Amino acid sequence: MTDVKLNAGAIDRMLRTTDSSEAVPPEEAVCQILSIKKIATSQPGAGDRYRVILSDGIHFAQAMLATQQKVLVESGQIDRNSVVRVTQYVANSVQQRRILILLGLEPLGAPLGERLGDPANWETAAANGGAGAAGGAANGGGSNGSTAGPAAANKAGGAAPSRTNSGNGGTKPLSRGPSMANGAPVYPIEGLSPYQNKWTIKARVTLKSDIKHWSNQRGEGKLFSVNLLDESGEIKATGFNDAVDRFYPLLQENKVYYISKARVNIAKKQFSNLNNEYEIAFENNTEIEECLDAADVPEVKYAFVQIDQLDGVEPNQTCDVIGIIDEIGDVAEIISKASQKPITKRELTLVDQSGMSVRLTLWGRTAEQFDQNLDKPVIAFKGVKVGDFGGRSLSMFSSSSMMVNPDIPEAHGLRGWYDSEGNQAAGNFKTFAGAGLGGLGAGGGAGGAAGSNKNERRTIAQAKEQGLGMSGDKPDYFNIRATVVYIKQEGLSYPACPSANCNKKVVMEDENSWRCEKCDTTYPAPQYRYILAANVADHTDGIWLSGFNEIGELLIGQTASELEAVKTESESNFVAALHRATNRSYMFNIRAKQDTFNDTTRVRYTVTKATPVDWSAAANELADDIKALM
DNA sequence: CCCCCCCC
Repeated sequence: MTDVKLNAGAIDRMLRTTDSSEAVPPEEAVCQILSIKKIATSQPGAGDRYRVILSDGIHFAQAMLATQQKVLVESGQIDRNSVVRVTQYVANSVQQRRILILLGLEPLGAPLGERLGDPANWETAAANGGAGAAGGAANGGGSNGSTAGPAAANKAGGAAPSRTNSGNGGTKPLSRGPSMANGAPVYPIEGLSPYQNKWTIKARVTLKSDIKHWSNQRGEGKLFSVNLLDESGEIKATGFNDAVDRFYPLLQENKVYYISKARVNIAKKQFSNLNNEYEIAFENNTEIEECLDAADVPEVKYAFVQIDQLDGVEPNQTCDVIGIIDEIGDVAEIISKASQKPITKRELTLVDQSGMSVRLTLWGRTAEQFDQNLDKPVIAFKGVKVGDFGGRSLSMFSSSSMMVNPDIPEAHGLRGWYDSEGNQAAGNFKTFAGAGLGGLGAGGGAGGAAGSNKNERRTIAQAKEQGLGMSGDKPDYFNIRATVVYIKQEGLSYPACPSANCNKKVVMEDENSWRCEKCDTTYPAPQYRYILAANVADHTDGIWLSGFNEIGELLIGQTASELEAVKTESESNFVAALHRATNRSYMFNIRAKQDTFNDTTRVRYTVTKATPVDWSAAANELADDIKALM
């Protein structure tokens, strides 16, 4: 082990680097990693990062591993006591401390059994004026003469990146295009921070948003944003108002640009699904120029999660997923609960080699313009939201992107797998549905392959035994096939506001005057709406179901207003109408959720959809069950 | 300086 030599003094020189001319070349930057610590980030989808302690035998200092380098740790190529060559780095001042960001590392053999030398903490040594003289202080401008070293370096207002020209593998140097007029060095995205402003990045636009207009108490305006990528990382950049006019036409997806003189802000992580602490805002003096020599800037980077691993991703995180589109749903329109506005959606079913399927929802224009004639395409999705509906589900954000049949190895692998074997299971992959019902046993798992990944079939007895709907605030969804036994007569309907989407109860002022408080309007007549309570039974048990207007109309066969008229005319005709609705069988889609009323907590079973039983399908189902038993 | 991302 004695043949390994660290470059004594390299840590001090690297931390004091403020200009590329001072950069420590890789051949003089052999250091040892004393420890590696995983830092969990709260940022959705960001994944973990690693903080390392780096030593040159004399000093040790903290350093962050660039995101792109974390594979070195995760693959075991570097570990505690590994000796590495630093092929590219940036020295940053962050919150009064000097921090190294390691953009390129080259492992030199297996980890040693021990640490080399007796390194001292660079921060302490530098603060005491004891750090070596190599490289010199960043500047002499410190007003407090007693704090040299890192404190002085902080006052430099930011360090420039190194641009080493290592030919030793690892990260390639970032080369500067000849056409860029201003003198700032090309910076890796990973090295950007709010503490420095003289930089140029050379980055590919991987996603460009539409122009969005907003209006709120603070004012109104328009904006757009792009996702930018280089070999070190990704960052989101946003242009407001004038910047929209200047840059929206210029910036094109997949092209590469030099960007400088923009502001770096702290990213609001809750709104970002990119792996970066910061984001960029284009300003009045921002310069953007297309770069035509861009072969060294990578295309979109994916970190795919296999479908069967999605249950390891927390709901509301984002991730990248690739799969064969096994089913393409039709465009449908729903009313958003939040905005009350209609919105279009389309559902895709993705499958992969894990043998599992997951549903993914497209929204708006993406849903409408999706080419439904595609024949089992491979699609790569970036930055899609993971939800827990039906166990696990996926949903596009406006910041998500999808690429149909991308030319990447994962896509070719999927194509080969699907065409040779996957297609035989088409429409019949395993789903997460069992897990979505609390993992409560029978009927989940293998049964989930039977088709519906939305709602699992249960008998009434199973639904009760399994405690569906009893898990607290989160509802469970399931289906039962059952027969109507009795419909409760009292409170079957209420007089509702006739205006569209109001449904609020109206108060009778007189025979021809019904007042809606919500709409602040009086109407000549109400529109009655059902609030159904129906007792249904299957061969295992009985249960009370709630259902609203549409369900009532289906079960009873007339509108609530019509039935109200019947009731006014003849109580016995009313009872007869309800009696006619019994002894009919339906497939009920049910949402089960706990409900507290008058201090009593019970499970409320609400019918979200009812469909008359398709007896031929039911017979086939039975035949399959019998076959499975034999 | 936006920041909503929707439904079962």
